[in-house]
Amino acid sequence: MLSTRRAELVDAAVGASRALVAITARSLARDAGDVTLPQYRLLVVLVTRGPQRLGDVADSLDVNPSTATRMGDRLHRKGLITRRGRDDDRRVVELVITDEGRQLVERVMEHRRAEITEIVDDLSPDELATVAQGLQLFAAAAGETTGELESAS
Amino acid sequence: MLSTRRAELVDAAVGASRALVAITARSLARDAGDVTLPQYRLLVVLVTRGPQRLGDVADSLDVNPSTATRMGDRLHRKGLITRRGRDDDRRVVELVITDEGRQLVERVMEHRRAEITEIVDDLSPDELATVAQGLQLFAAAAGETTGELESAS
DNA sequence: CCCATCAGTTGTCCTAAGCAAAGATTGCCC
DNA sequence: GGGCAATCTTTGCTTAGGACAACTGATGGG
Repeated sequence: MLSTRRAELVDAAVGASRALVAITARSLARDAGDVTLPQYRLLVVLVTRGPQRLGDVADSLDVNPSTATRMGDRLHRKGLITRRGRDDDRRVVELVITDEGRQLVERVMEHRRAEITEIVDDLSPDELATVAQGLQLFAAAAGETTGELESAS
Repeated sequence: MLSTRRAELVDAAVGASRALVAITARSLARDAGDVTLPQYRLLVVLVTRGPQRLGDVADSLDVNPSTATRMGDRLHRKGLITRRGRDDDRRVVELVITDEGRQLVERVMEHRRAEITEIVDDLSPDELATVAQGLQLFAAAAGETTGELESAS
């Protein structure tokens, strides 16, 4: 009974999640050419939090610093970020998004927004409210239970 | 106004999706040792659809056959699947999950179910119904819309 | 019987990601 | 002020995922 409802919820959640990942992947493929999903996530961190030291980026993405270094290399090669040292502590390297990088993120977000809009356009106002409330409730509950992790993508 | 609501919905959807991915990753790390997420997805395909020819598995996962071949190699090394030829067409290779593989998937699913249960335990029955409906509505709407897009293009 | 086609595998390339060790810099303590 | 530990980043090494192309074997239609 209740377990049946829970199983349905799990299925629905997995389905919703899969749909979103697919949307993001499509937006990325269409707007970002050769930028991969992890690289895009790095760019989103820089857009939402401003210039960041490499270690903080690694923490945000929950990856090893070495991984962040090399992802930075590739994004730098593509002209989407720059690196700069800091005078008050010359150990640190800050990653800064370029105009080109920012525009890329904006294109992808705009496209994703459009796709989601298209999806929910077919819903009635009541249904739309239900979807929004349901997703918000779930995200909030998950955030509290698991203890507030980081953002980006 | 309405765009604000849509933006909130996008954020909520992204948050919910992130929470789910994190849950799956945790369940995998706890119960599946050295099995990666793509490998786990392959096992799930075999559990839900039974023995499959390699090409069909590749299609299900949306990867190149060569990728499926090598993922199969690794899962075989770990004793989680077996491969068998077929007499009526000796070109095809079928992947079959082993008891060990099946048990692994069951452990992960059980654990994921438990985590989601824990999350929604704090919700009232009304809220739980809202979450389930919202997720289902969204997943269904996404499925229809993307289906149309694919057939249209 | 031959040849086009199909199914999988193998070789090669790139990205992602982790760990460990090395380098460089800083801060602190004596 | 000199040495030393801690901090930040990079580099080397390994495994895995993923794509594409070339190749091998098997099938099946002319």
